[in-house]
Amino acid sequence: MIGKMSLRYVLLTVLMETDATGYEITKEFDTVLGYFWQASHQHVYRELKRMEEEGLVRFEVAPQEGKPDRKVYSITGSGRDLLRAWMAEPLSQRRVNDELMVRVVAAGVLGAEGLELLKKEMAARRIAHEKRLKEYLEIETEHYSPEAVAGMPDAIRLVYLTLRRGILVQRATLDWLDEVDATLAELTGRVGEG
Amino acid sequence: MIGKMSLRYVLLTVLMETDATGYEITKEFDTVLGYFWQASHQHVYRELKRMEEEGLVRFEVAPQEGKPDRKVYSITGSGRDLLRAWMAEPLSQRRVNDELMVRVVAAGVLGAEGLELLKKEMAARRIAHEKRLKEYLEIETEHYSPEAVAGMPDAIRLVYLTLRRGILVQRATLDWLDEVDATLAELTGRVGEG
DNA sequence: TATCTCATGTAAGTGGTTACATGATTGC
DNA sequence: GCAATCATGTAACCACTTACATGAGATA
Repeated sequence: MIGKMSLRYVLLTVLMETDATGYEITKEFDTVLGYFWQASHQHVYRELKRMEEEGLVRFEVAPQEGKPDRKVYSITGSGRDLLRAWMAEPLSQRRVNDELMVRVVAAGVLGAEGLELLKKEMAARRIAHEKRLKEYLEIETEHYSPEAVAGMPDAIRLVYLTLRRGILVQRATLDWLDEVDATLAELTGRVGEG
Repeated sequence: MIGKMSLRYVLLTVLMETDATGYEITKEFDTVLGYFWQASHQHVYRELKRMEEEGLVRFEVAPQEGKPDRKVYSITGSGRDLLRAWMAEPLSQRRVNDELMVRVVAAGVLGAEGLELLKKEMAARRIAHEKRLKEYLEIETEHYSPEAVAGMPDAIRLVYLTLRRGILVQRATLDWLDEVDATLAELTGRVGEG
């Protein structure tokens, strides 16, 4: 049986490429992995520990002076097998629960006051999404020019696709925010007219 | 303190509009609420029970013949207060963990075999997203023609925005799938060339 | 006869977060 | 002197899912 515990497949994927400590992997969630995955260091450590108990990974302790020992993890044969087996399984596509949409609907049932609060939230969102889109686009122009992409190894080209996903999602969200603004302008403007 | 337990704000929002049983609300997750929220009946029942204990909602038992009694819930003053307070709080925007992206990256580290498996998954995805987009567009043409929308109450117009969100997200996903297909065609085609 | 709908619930588990803890080293 | 970085971990909690259970009535 292949469960859903998705973090473990992230970790296996990382360890396919290179050995690493929990700490190092956690750092990656701030950069490359961060386009599509978040995990706290506690979660990473616990999952690595479990995976070690199940024989999917092993570690070697690398002592350091003045710092805690590092546990350098590497993937085992059965870890590789599990990752391949998971790749062959169809993904269950569950829909995401979107808090922002709850707020949109809630604004509707709360009247004028709700609409004003929604406006504020949406303005904050716009700034955040514009910022993130800008970041992604900067990474794209810096590291993924068409010429550079053409000569890249397969693995990196696929990582680039996850960045592209981020870009398209951010753009779609900003387009949607335009529609929200238009609707809110109409609904709240109407009040002023009367 | 206002926690994250988001389901409770969904439930409060629904109960602002109308009294309802847990069963009825669960059904709504298959339709309108389903554009952006999923919840099992167990989860709904448990949350309603907690909320009742906290005084956010109350219920009246409506006996029926041949069927179990219905518990008809309604929102209380303090439930309304909580919803308003939540509306005024900024939403924490955590990023979503996307299993599909894990698979894209994993395909890269697994070589040719991984690319083939990814192709299959992506084909399945395309079908699913096309189907969902079609559903959404049908709902739009049926219930939200421009003329109809213009005369709708605010609450419904905001619900419409959540449908629009669904449409834009599905379209963005399909655009991204086009990019994925192009890349995969190039990477796997290359093998045949050599 | 079997499955579906109505309508409620319990129990166990999973995936993930938050708070707390340790302890040396580096930089403001 | 204070915070940040390196590097690990425990404990408690939260949100949510899956499996199981009940029991009548309607539909295939």
